[in-house]
Amino acid sequence: MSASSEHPPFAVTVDLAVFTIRDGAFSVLLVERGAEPYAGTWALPGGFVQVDEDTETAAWRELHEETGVAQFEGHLEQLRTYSAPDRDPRMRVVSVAHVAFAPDLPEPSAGSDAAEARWWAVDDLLDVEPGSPASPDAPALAFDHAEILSDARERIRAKLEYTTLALEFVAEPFTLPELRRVYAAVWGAPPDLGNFRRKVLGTDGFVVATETRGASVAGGRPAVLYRRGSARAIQPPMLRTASA
Amino acid sequence: MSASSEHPPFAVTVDLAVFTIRDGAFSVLLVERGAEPYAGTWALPGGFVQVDEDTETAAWRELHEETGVAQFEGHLEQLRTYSAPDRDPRMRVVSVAHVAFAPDLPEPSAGSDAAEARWWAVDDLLDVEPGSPASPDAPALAFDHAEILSDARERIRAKLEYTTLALEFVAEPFTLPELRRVYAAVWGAPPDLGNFRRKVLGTDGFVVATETRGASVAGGRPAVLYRRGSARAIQPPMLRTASA
DNA sequence: GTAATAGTGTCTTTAAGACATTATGGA
DNA sequence: TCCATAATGTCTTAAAGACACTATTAC
Repeated sequence: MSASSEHPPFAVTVDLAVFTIRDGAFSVLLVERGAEPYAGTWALPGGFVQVDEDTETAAWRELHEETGVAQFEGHLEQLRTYSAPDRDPRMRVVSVAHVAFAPDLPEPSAGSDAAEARWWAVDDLLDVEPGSPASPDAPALAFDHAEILSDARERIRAKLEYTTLALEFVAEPFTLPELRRVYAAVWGAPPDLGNFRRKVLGTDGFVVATETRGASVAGGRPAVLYRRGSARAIQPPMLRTASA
Repeated sequence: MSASSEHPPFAVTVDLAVFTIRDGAFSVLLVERGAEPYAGTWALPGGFVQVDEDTETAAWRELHEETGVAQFEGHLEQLRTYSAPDRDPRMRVVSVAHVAFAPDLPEPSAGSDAAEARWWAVDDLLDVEPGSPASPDAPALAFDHAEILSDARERIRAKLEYTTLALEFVAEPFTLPELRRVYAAVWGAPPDLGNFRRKVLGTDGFVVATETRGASVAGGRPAVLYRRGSARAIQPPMLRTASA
């Protein structure tokens, strides 16, 4: 980092791709913008970083302000930084995007600048494969948020392979079919039943069995309940199944 | 991204971890700082982002200014953003770190603010495993650059597994033993000879054989010369060998 | 009983690990 | 001939793919 020359002032923001599984659908939280630019269009929640916080702290704060989620209930990590000079018509803004997950977030309430906030199925916003922008009837997102959302989805799809991150999408206690539905929702197709169980139960510390079983679903056999294990990595990884 | 409240001004910088293989050692380019803070200590090259460029453009520009490397000769990608409020005592700075590789960079010349610039073996700066800061006689790096360098090394170690990025460290044409030494230098131990050849030659588009052979090394058998293939991914990945 | 969901078992195939062996050049 | 490096071959083992099958509940 050299110390000479001009250093023009930037605004630094955080943008958040907050994911959950709602009714079996991989879903993301969007806010409808109430102010220009992009008033009336949907965007990722976010806001300005304050002088005394790092971006992760700012992301947690914004997440709490917009959804009421407290810090300890989920997982949040940096995605990457978006810095195209014209990405915000108002001023020179660099945005540090973050990804967050939680098993069952409360219905969001619209924040100060958001006209509305709600969950969207990611499949209604993006094409199944990255690259192609979106389905014909998908709403266009504000700023470069479609790109951020696509990058965020790819990050999560990849991380389900080699980490136990899927656990962040289920509330304890949970069943293996529930956990498998997380993979199905994120990947677009469920992993093979038997192979999935073999992999999860064969990875030390992925899940911990309890003595109890859940309630019967639709007259089926009740499933054993599990809690999250302490393992973070899956090695070798659980390979992604091709989406339907 | 909400539009209310204050948006304090930030300086945005890029920091660069530029890697190459020098005499078989995985090496990184450092500059000795000529100005306060941290005058006289070694740091990653970098500088301020200008208003009309994104961070990747700024990183290429700084790389060129500090080393004379032109844009097309290597690979550069964003690593992550470092934003601790006290990371620079002068002002509020957010730094977007990048990683770059090249097969054979020219001897660097000291830039405007750098007293000196030279290549360092990464093993002389960091411990073999991340976490522990460094060897006892390793020079302390300026700012949070030890953390950035550690993250950058881990990114590269991981990417050698599932991408053909190792090709960026060799000049064409190259031999398979040369390519294998890249893996040895970055991972700390060479992959098994036979298994390495099986994997590289069995991955479509990793390398393309030529009709020619290189010169004999130390009286040994001359090796077949190859060129880079078009494949970007290695699937399934080439798994990392434990470092000696 | 049937339908629905949960769970187990097994055969095949892929690919990596761990070597031993052979090939080809120069001094 | 000997040494050094390059290249190939093979046996074993780990683990995923692709199923078929059994178990337990509600009705």
